[in-house]
Amino acid sequence: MSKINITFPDGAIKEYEQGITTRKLAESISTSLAKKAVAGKFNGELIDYDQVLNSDGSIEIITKDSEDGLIVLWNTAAQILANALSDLYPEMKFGQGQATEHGFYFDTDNQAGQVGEADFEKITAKMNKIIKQNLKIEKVSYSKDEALALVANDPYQKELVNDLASANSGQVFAHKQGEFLDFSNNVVLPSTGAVKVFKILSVAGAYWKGASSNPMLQRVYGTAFYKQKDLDVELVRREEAHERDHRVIGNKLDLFFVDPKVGAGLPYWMPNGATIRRTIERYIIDKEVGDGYEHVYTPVLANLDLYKQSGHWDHYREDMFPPMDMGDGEMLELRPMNCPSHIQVYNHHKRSYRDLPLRIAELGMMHRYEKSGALTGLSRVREMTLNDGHTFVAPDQIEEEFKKILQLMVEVYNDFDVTDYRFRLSYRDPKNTEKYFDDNEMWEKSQKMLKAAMDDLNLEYFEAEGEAAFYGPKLDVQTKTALGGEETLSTIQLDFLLPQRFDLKYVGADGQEHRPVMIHRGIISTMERFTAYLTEMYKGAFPTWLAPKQIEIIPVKNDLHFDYAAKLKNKLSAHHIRVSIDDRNEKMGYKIRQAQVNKVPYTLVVGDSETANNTVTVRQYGQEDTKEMSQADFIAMFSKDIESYSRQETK
RNA sequence: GCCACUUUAGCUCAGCAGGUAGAGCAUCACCAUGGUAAGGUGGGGGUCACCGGUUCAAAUCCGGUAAGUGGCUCCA
Repeated sequence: MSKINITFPDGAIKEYEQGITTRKLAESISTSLAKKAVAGKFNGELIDYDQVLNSDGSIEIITKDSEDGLIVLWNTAAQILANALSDLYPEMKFGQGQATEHGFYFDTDNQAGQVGEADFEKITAKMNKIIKQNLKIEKVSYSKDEALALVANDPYQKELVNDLASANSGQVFAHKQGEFLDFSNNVVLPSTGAVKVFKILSVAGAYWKGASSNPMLQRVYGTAFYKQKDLDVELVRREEAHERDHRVIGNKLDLFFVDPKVGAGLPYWMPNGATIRRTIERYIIDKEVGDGYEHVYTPVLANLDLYKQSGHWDHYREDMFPPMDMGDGEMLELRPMNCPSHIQVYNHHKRSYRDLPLRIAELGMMHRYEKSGALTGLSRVREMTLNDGHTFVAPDQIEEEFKKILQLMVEVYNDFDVTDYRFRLSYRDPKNTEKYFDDNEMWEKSQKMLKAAMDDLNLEYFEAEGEAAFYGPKLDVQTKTALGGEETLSTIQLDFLLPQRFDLKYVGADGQEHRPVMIHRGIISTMERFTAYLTEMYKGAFPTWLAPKQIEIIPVKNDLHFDYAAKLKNKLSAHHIRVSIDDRNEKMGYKIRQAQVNKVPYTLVVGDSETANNTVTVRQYGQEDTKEMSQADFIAMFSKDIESYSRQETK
């Protein structure tokens, strides 16, 4: 028998018999390691614990307490779920199942009646039985024909077997636990017993292979851990995520509401939410004006012909509200994007190269007919106001302008203390080019240009095909919502096409007419989405500059201290501070609590001492200690807080 | 749009082997005048999402519509 060389993570290389497994390697190292080990990682790829090794390579032993260890556990739990379901519903067809970010799922299709939440108890019991039996999970190999015969009654599995076979020259692997066969390349535990604790969480529809043209399967979600404690932590995490949800906080702090009677996806901003929004709007307009942008106001309605010329009508129609027929031949359209409006601004004058870069910006209200199932609180709505801007540049100014926009973005993110994001270069889908403007050269050119700029700036990014706008590629900034969903916040998009469609020109230094390039950019997204994002990021405890109410004044005794409180309030109001007095007939402790629950940044208690000394006793949100200080000192502290925006380093 | 589930007072929810509604918080009134996270008593408030069906009788069972939630697809 021949020997193979195995490299360990510490760099050590040892010789073993060919056919050794991760299990044997782990056992040869130490029994404590073998006890924790659940799988291997050979040359960087996860493998089953008992997968035989036949060639030289590097090995990493995957233990229960690692991230990969959880993936293996979740893959296994998914398989056990499918096994249980196949026992409970013999007619059930199966899609795919695997680990997710925080658990696992399996796709199912039961014509006699889809799986519902009412079935969870039954499913859990059956899974527990399978786990208790500690069934051995073996990897078995089949020829394509053998495998197809085994799944003859299941069209999805047949398709999967065909896919697997063509990816692996006719050979198909399956994991066998008991009678159940799972055709997939998922790496799983050697037996079912190690899935100690799990919970079936929810069901949801999911299209077969993720294509909306395919039938919809029922996806059963769950999560699992090696220890009960870890499951408890995960369940608490999920609950806390829900409490951070902007819809929950938005309701508690009275920021906004959506009333189905007046329209889904059409949010109403209550005074508290409106204050936050107004503050953000003032901030970003000032910031942009300072950065060379010219802010404009343009109409939300325009003749439909504008959107025919721009191409929106051809490429974006399903997201647009139907046109309004005015009865005299005129068709008006609610705008879904602001770019055509800003093009009108550009075209209103004859432009010279001396005008470029011309930066037109607007908090532009737009309407998009989002599918009903996509609507979510403030983060996905049908009427939205975008922090929009279009810069018109000469071709040789693209890179510099791109960098300038990125710089602005970084500054704004710092001011709001947004730190958790990643860059995504969004290209068109090369397999589905009819969705986009048909100009291969433009796409190639602009995609390359974006990538080069990012590389030049030494910024980390990932690339995503099929995420481009229909008129051009984008640099997107991706963030996460409280519930883990990914959303685009900022975006910078190169556009060579709209200038062409609208025949945009500028007179160059040579006296000849040239075509400008447009850069579409949004720094803080829409007011709706950004407010939702901030609400979740700050957990409703808005930094002082954004907080709807910045200061609550609480007189110790209304009749004795109200006058002093009122004078104080007037003084603070004169500094444009959002302040109020809680003079309800309640105990002080009650009012303090209310101020904390409502996440008011500063609570000022005034009683005998304060009245006598012209001071305030300050309590900051989330802190228990208090401090008495002069009014002047407090105002100075407060002003410093405001001036630092949300920045942490200055706090 | 699709799949599953949900919709009861301003908010969070209970009630559901069918017999026309409850709690806590909020709100209002009165009492209590309190130094850093909920003082007491009492009152008001709901055509149980909407439309239809079954039934002597529907918040409760069935169907439809709308909206919401979790996802999928799509997206700022």
